[in-house]
Amino acid sequence: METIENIAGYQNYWETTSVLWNDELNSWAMDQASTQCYDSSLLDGAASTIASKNMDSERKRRKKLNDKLLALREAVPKISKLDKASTVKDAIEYIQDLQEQERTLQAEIMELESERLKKDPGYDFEQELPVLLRSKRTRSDQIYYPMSYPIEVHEVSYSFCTGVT
Amino acid sequence: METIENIAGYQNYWETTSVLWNDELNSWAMDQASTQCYDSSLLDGAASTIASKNMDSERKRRKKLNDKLLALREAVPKISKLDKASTVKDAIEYIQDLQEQERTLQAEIMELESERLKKDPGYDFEQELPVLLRSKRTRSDQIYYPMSYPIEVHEVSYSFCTGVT
DNA sequence: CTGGACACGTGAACC
DNA sequence: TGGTTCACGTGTCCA
Repeated sequence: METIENIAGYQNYWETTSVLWNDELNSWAMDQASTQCYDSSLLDGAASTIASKNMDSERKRRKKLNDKLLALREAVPKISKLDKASTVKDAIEYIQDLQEQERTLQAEIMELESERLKKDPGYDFEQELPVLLRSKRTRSDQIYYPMSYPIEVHEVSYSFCTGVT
Repeated sequence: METIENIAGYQNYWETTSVLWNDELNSWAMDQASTQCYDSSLLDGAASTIASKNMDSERKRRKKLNDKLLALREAVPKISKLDKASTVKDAIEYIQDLQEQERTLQAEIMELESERLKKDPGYDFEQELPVLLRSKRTRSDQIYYPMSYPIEVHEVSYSFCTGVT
């Protein structure tokens, strides 16, 4: 009523068909809302450019977060509700579940390995073991950063991210 | 200019001191923004109630998603940036990393166990094994729901939400 | 019809 | 300084 009539006509909800609009066919907001109502018309050109810039940036940011949230949802099995907050909540529970299970599996591996070494002490295990036991020390979830200094970790994280992916 | 001057004066950014305002001391928005500018004053009482109701619900929803996102950030050990989208992105990478590591560990466990059984076939492994091998079949990430029926899970999620907060 | 969830534009703050 | 991120209020839609 007081602002411009931004009836974008967003057809369904947050996600139409739930996995199908990841990065393609995002033409609904760009066609309906921007080029018809805004985009340097019916506004004086001095402040319209910065407003349009801010608007476009905000639109991009919103879409990026929604895409990430959607990708998170498809990375997590067993989603309780198709909500944003529920998606994050289920992801948290799933992460904690995976962490606990990993601790369990590692304890079990250590148990099995120690038992095997105890039973057969002179065995040549370096030949047969598939290198997985040494590589699990360098995993990212075993480091547990102290989480108190948000500085100077950018370089480490960046090198790790590019090293893994 | 066209809306009411909602200068809430939010002191820093999305999160002040990053873990300290989980559910306590959220009095900044409730004191500054709501009770001074809105809350059934300087508006005609007919539409102000529904607007205030919608506003309050939206505020609650926003805070809930932010809390979940913050909890997700503290569940993920390595955060690249203190962004919302980056938080979700790092969570996705961490989840995929954990899933891959879990497959690796399970393969290794199967390898060790089959080797142990092959080497000592008549061993009483039911006594010594610490029950972990049977319980890993019933984990939640091994079930892989078909992800097609979003019904009849409302009660479960709701009772969990009220139990947590 | 009411409550909940969402996208939107906008001003402000940070870097 | 400009770009980026954020919270906010509002209108709309749907169960």
